[in-house]
Amino acid sequence: MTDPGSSAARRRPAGIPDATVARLPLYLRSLRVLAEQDRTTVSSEELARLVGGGSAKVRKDLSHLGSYGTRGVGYEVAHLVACISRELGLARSRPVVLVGVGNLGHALAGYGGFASRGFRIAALLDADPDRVGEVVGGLRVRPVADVADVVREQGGVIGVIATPAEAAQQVCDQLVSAGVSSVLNFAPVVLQVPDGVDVRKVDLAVELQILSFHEHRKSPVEVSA
Amino acid sequence: MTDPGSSAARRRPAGIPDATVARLPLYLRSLRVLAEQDRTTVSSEELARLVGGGSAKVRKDLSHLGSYGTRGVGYEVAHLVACISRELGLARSRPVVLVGVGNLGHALAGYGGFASRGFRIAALLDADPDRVGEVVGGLRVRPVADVADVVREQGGVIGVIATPAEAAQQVCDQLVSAGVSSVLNFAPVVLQVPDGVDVRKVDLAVELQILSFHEHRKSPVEVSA
DNA sequence: GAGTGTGAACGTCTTCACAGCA
DNA sequence: TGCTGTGAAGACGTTCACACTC
Repeated sequence: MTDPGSSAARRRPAGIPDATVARLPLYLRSLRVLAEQDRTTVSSEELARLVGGGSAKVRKDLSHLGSYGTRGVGYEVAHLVACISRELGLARSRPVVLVGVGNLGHALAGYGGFASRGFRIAALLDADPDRVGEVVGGLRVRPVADVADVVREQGGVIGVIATPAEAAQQVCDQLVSAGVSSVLNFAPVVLQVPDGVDVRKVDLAVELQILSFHEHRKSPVEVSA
Repeated sequence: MTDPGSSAARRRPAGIPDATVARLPLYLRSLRVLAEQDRTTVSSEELARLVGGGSAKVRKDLSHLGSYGTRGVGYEVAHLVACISRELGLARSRPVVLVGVGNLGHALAGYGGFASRGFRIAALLDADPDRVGEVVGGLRVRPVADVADVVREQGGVIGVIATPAEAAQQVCDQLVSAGVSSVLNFAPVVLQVPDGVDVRKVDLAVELQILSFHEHRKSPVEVSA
């Protein structure tokens, strides 16, 4: 993704594989649950069961963070939580701008899971002038152009696009030129972005279609005559 | 995922790789757009640009469906649409039961993208008796137990779980014992299911955390003193 | 000439197996 | 003895390069 040889950090071993990065949030989630239950240590075996996977995978994943386990015992829960949070850049809660307060946007704005998992909605934006001024979840909806202010005031902003497909690319362009370099896209289009900008996409219909494929395999339906 | 040696189909070459299956919906989306523009053929090159990827990957993916391209010309749009739709089990629109009509559930129930992409909400369910009877998006909310009826009446139902984390596993168990074998889970927990049941998960906070990791890498924030 | 279909090379991720430490 | 950390092997996915067809 990014070239591993970039300086930037010292203690950081170099590059954590993408596949591992994608699992760190899952570990974090399970570790938080364990911490609430006052558990102080976990074995790779148990963590594997909690997130669904093999214990070797867990150990290899965690080894990328440095050697934090104790042989014969396991990993210290509290330490791992801190360590993964830091690696994910969640030591301080991270600002998110949400664009598009339609159906899905409302749901996202009201989703409690963000705050508790390291994020803070810094602004609600919409491209439709009619929606600007509306109050959703305690925040006043602002025009998309305001993203520049938010980026200036707070650093490292993540943009979330929950607009209709038609508006998504234009909104994305505005976010990018305001300095946003990480985007989560819910609109069913492939966004075009310059190098250095990360885009992740979530498409509900695509997920269903993948499931449909497997379901179809199980019972190929009557081919009929 | 499933063993490739299972009989079931004849014309089907055997097993389509998971990575390819995950991209078929993207091709389908772009092809539909092309079809609306009355385009009759596409090259792998162009399709690759539309979905973001290499042309060789596109060709290899499509080759798993059989050899439907014409050398020197490209692929016939209409044919590919039909072919991919069939492969995804979307020849007829597929029934979906949505469990949990909270914040997110409402948004999903009102999401127009389902109908237009091969799915039909067959029932709205909720574990909370207070919510049962409520009308959302023209559908009356029913108790979770009703899933058994839906499965009996319609085949190949996909379950969507949009409940709070605490309720998700229990709801999932109910779906599975009613005969649902494909589940899309929005709750932030790892669901435990028997063999033969497919689960896909979408966790908004996890996606943000992955982005946060990369954002963090770009500007590791002041480590301060 | 233009563009597909595909073996072969390459890189990435996963799994295994075991050495090494508490 | 129990569990981590890690080389080595294996599975999977992507990219390359080119033969082949229209």
